Amino acid sequence: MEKTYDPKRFEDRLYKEWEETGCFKAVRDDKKVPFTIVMPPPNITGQLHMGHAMDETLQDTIIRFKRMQGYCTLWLPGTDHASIATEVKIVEDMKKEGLTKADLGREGFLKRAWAWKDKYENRICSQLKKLGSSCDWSRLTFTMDEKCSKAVREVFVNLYNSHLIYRGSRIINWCPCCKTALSDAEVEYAEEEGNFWHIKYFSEDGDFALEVATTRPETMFGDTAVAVNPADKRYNRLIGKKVILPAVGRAIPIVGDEHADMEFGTGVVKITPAHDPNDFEVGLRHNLPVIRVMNDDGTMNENAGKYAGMDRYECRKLLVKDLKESGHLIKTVPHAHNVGHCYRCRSTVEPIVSKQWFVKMEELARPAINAVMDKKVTFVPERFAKTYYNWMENVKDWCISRQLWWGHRIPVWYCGDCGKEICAKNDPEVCPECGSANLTQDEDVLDTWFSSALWPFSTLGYPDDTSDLEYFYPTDVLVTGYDIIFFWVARMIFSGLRHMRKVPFRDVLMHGLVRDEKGRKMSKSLGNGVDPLDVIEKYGADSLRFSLLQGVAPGNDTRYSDAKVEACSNFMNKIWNASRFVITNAEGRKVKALSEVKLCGADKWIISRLQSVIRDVTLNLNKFELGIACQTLYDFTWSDFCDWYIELSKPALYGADEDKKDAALAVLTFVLDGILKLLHPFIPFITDEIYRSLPGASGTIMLKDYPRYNSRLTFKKDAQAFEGVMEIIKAVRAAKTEVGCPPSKKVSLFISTEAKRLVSANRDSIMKLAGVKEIEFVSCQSEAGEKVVAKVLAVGTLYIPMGDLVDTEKERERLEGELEKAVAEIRRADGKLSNQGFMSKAPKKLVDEERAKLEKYITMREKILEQLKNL
RNA sequence: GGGAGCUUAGCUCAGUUGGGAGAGCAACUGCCCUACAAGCAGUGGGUCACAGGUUCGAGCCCUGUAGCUCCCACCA
Repeated sequence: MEKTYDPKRFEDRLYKEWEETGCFKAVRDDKKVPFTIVMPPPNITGQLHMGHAMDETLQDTIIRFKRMQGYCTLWLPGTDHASIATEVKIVEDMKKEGLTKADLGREGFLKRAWAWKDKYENRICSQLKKLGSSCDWSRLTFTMDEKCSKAVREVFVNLYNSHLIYRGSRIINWCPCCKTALSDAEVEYAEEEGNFWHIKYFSEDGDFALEVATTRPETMFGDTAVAVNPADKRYNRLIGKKVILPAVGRAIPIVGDEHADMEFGTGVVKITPAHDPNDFEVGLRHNLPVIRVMNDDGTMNENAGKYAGMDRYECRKLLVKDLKESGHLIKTVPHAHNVGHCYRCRSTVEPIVSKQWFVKMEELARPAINAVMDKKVTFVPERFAKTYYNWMENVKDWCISRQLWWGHRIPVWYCGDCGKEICAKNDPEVCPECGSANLTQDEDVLDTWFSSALWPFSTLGYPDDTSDLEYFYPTDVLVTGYDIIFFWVARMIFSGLRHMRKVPFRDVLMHGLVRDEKGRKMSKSLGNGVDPLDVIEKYGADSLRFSLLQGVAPGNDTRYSDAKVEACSNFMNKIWNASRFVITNAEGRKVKALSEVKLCGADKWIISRLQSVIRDVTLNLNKFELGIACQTLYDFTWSDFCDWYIELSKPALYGADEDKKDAALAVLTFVLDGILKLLHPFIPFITDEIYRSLPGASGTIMLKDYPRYNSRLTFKKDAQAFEGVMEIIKAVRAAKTEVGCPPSKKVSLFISTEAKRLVSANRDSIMKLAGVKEIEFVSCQSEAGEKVVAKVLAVGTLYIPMGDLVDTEKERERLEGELEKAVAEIRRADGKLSNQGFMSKAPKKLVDEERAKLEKYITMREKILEQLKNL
């Protein structure tokens, strides 16, 4: 083994080997139980960020764990075409060359988009490999691959034929920058400072005027009524009369509608059915005309009269000025309100009436809600089920058409001759109605999430009845961030239920955002993003992975910090060096099996500890508590194995007794083997690299069995007894520090104890670890001589002669402190034991433990008192 | 308006069905002892936001309060 830990020397090499030898490949094996994860496909908009790194690391850890446990594991990778997001990026990119979509035309644009896809898909895959992701690359899927497109068509046509997809004019969210419709989920609201403009609408006959307050005066060209609440005594007598729309001169009716809130604004609201969702509803109720006043690019159309052609905000400015001059503007009141923004380009969206395709949600939502209620799908942590219900229960129809080019084109054709609308899985050549060949396909593409919703089964071969689909579906766990529950998780659930008749996955493991060290979201605009590749370059993939997993709790945000990665890197170094210690000591010797050697107390202690670690880690991994599993392994490896057991093994290793040497080596190797296997899912590279040098090991660690808890290897009594030895060692070390004696200075140790056999059996360990030159048994202090530090322990009392270093006054103070502690413990235990409630209701085990403690501290108190007398 | 989360050591955070408060980093002291100074040994440091309640027992369960964060809805 190399002397220093240098991940660069082996990470790429190992990955290549895993890949080339087919370690990641999933092949149906009916003798095994399948375990499937489909990777949330990263968008091909760019490269992976820290959030992806966390997402992939969680999945890789789970899949590696399951693979070692003997499941037939499939982790299916892929990338997402990310329709609007990618199109925005490509357009931006084109802009640099002075090109627009119109310049390239649809075909030219798509050609460019596919080239873009190749470039970024490659980049993403190589990043995933750098991270160590053990996904089956032979199944790499892109959401616009042939098979996904086939699934999309199948689903679209089936839903269309079931009347669950329809086309209609509705209010949708329009992004004037991307020039496309958006779904409700794609709009993000943010509070903005705006104004309330109070405008006078005079009555037709001029005998009254209504004061209307609006935040978007430019939409008034589309007003087709003003509404007041029918219960509003100020205005209800005016219902049915007409007012003249300022700046337009058109007469519009006053209608009575509950939508008008008497408490809000002036109580009079202008109704613009074409540009406001609520107004649209009001319009339907009162049969009002719908007048669009804006073009697709956010400029005003011909209905805006002299303002036609102006940008919406320019129009607003000028219109307000004009209204002021004409005396219609009463006042301008600052007003903060929520404004919707396009989630991709941040432009302010306009609610606009437009003819679009929709998925009818009601019928699809019900079974999806039930599936979660019936625990067919479980959210981890559970609280996210609430978020899911809340959305599902109030979900509106899903606008799925996008006026973009990059995506799945809507499989609907229109006959130029008879007007027939044809929805088909295969491109039709002639109109089935009139036989005309004059067909044109719908220009729009589908919402990118339409294909993502099918991901768990489109990747496995749907709509064909493939063997994969039968074996690997439903998948087992979906790992993703809580921010896409609506976009994706919910839609996969109802899609899986509808098209496969089965839920797409059993568990949904949610994770949070990876924030920067100050707790801010990582973002381009803030410039606080950290590139995972840079971190890997500096510290290695294992350190990054471990730092992302350490301390994560399902659903919680985490913070990334260099300091954390560095701490993890230290851990890697620790593992490296501990392994090097074991392996170098084993060189040239045949390492025996545990069953062939005689185990001492320390051996039994560490082996027992390993068993409990195996149990805890397995339990927590199964519960998706990866952070806890990590911590357990970290503590065991560093504290128990390195700080204690390796040190304890040294007297045997460096001694002359060959049997002891054999035993120590056997245990060191056994425990290290366990540690490496337990840690492999978290930190795959270093564990495999070391494993190959481990005596008796061959091949890659990733295909070995995950350690199993073995009750025959828990030596409860011996292990517990050995902790007494550790107590002694700690006490001697502490005693030295207390009096200012350097740790390396050897001292004599006198012990008054009942456990003479235990001490004798571990004499070498105590001498080595505590820095002791001789150990003698005594029955009282006088036998240990003058100027001693006394340590009263449960196993016995230690006397350590320290000569002039002993300050009697300090020693008294210290002992008095310890007395105080003992007394407090006695009081505590006694209090519990004399509590009727506790005695009758607490579990017996606990009561027994308290009794034992009471006894122990009483003994200690006596001994401390005796010691104080001796001073 | 509705919902969720958070509040634990100086900092960042764990704390897995209620049973003596933990880690990393930082601080202090002493150590290069043949795996590791990217290290070792030792030490200090917390009214677990606040107030009630349930319980023999609460960081954990319930109610309320405060502060912070997020999500959803959206009043023109």
